[in-house]
Amino acid sequence: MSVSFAGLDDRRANRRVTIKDVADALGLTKSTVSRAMNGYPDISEATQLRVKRMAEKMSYHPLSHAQAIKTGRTRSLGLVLQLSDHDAQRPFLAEFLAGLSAGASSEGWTLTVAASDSHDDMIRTFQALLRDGKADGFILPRAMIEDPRVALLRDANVPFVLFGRQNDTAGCAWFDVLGEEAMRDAVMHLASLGHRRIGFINGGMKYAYASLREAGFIQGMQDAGLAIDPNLIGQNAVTQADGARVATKILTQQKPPTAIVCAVDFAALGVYRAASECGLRIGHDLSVVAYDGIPEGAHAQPPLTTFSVDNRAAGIRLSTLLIRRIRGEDLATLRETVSAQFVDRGSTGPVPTMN
Amino acid sequence: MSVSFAGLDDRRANRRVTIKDVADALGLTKSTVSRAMNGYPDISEATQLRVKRMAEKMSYHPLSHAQAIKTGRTRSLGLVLQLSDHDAQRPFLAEFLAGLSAGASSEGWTLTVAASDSHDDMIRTFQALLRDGKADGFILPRAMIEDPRVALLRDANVPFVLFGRQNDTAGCAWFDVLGEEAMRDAVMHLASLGHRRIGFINGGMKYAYASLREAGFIQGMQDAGLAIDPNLIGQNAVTQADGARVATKILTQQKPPTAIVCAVDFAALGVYRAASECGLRIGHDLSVVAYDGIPEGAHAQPPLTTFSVDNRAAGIRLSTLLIRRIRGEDLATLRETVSAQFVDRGSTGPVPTMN
DNA sequence: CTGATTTCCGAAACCGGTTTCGGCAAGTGT
DNA sequence: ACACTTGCCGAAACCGGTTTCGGAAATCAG
Repeated sequence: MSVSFAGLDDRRANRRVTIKDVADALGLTKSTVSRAMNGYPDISEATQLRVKRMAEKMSYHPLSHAQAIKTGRTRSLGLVLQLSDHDAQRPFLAEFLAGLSAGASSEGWTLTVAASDSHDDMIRTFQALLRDGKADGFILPRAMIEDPRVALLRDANVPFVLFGRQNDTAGCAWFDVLGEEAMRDAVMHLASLGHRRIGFINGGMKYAYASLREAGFIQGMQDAGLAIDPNLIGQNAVTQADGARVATKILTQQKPPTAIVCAVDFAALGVYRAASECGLRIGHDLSVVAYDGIPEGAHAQPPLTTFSVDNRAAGIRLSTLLIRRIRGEDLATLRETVSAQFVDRGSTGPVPTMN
Repeated sequence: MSVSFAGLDDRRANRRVTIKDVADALGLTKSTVSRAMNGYPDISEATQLRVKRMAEKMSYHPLSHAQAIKTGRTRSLGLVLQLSDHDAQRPFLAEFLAGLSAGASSEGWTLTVAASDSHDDMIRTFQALLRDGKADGFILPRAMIEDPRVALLRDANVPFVLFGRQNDTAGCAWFDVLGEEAMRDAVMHLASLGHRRIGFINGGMKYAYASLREAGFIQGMQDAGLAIDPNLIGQNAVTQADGARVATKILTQQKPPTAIVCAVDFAALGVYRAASECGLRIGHDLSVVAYDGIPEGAHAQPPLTTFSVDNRAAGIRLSTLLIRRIRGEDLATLRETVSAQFVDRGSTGPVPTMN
């Protein structure tokens, strides 16, 4: 074993810099440094500044798990993906994660992701994450009408934020895009083109968004002074195949619609297929407006007119809201909604003339 | 303030059970419990069993961040997504994450995910994650020929595992699907159908997979005794648009091919479009074999013949390998490859007869 | 039966932070 | 000039684990 002189610095030089190092460099104690770093009021401004400068200079970064042992918080956001969910969410995943990560890391937080393949597995996953203190709060994508995640976390008194809105708002913070507004605007747009028989193909009815978008569609029909034909309304279409099936049913009615509003882009692509099989040209014989803004829509023939959602921005907002929620901010200030962006492409046109 | 009798248990009953609780319940010290839980050799088997039983009974789970303070390890795997990457990776993301999560959680580990939007941002992200001890090792999807992530982590002496293989194998563990084998088999399959002029559309050349698949294509052509025409080879096609562009170029040659092998499914969908514009029917006038197994391929007209990759399984293997790597297992045992699965659908057919 | 090893476990230090408590010095009121 | 605050910081306990060290009891060799 090598004998070092006075043991001044025999440990390897590149070991991590701790709070003790900062304290020593300033002739303070680590308690003072800790309080200065965390902005406690019983530290003079001068000292606080000195400490923060030195911390910066020495590039001191407290270990979140060392803090967690006392504070119980890891500075980590939890996200549990549900794969049983329809594929329609997958194209958004990368953007969404990018947003969450960006929002989190801008505040020095990280993202802990887990996947579950069944309802029970999902519950277990949440519980394991909580038990191990792996997340200080959760982002819940795709709010459901009856959401077991909300029940679980509310009971456990764990902060969370919804992507989507819920009826039972107690304890819920959220971010959402106003799908109902988009659906209403879609109808108004079609009505302004002369359409009077307008169909509606909704998404998964267990999700909160479906009720909202349906309400928006109905509202739009009323505002436009149009009658709603129940035969022109379909549900639970979240894939292209779903959309094609439902659309075929609607288009083969006695009095088919001249336009269809879809709650989900993928369903609209199914409408394209169904229309083609019925010999209808999209944008001429049949107008379509949808919602989501998937890339495939832009490349479809004709390009799909839709209401686009910025999932990256949503991720950023959600992580920011959750962090504020964890920090104890008031719920009322943690509820945000934005409008979807109308992207007018080629799948709509004036109502076809009878012949 | 309420005065409690003897202070026996005045704290709320549902506080987390700690190692001390287990120790007390057994009349042991926490050091003994710790060593028993971690399988140290200086604990009698009888005691170890007693401890583990009691831990189970009391549902004691050590806090990973409390352990980390001493061990430096959080039981967490890191994944840094690169969004500058082409979209072709996105459809796989959900499956891949599910696999990673499954593999990790089966060993009691978790997944920390971050996203980066530029090369510099990526480097910073890795460094921040390391500095904060947020990950004990990393999964590196899409191995690149010159991979800055490998350089970084190798220098920092941080465990990692590649999805893909690298030329510079020093310090690299990996899991990969044998793309070169698939490309060779694709050629052989087409040759057995009588095709002699076979084109090849490769993917992103900065990725390791592209060289391998190209080598596989060449090998296949040689094995089949076919000549390679450089005019029938294209590169860097990872999206449908790329594929269409490259395919158009190839199909408008003097002597166009009767079949095309694509390194990437998305490119193949572009070939569909280009072929349709050239008046060629896929599966009749032009055969196509691709690679990846994206869902869109199954729904294309005709359904795309391809080599399918199980990204969920890949995720499971990768997380398992990384955990073993972190535990110090020998590199030589941490290199796995599997074959892609041939899915023979409708995009191939016998070579068209001249007319 | 004795001395030397092992075997097994407890005591205590430690990891890197946070937080409680208390005390010194300066400021305030009279 | 004196008691009383107030502002600011150090000392030490604490969080929930891991690890070093040492010692008692059990085992072994002779």
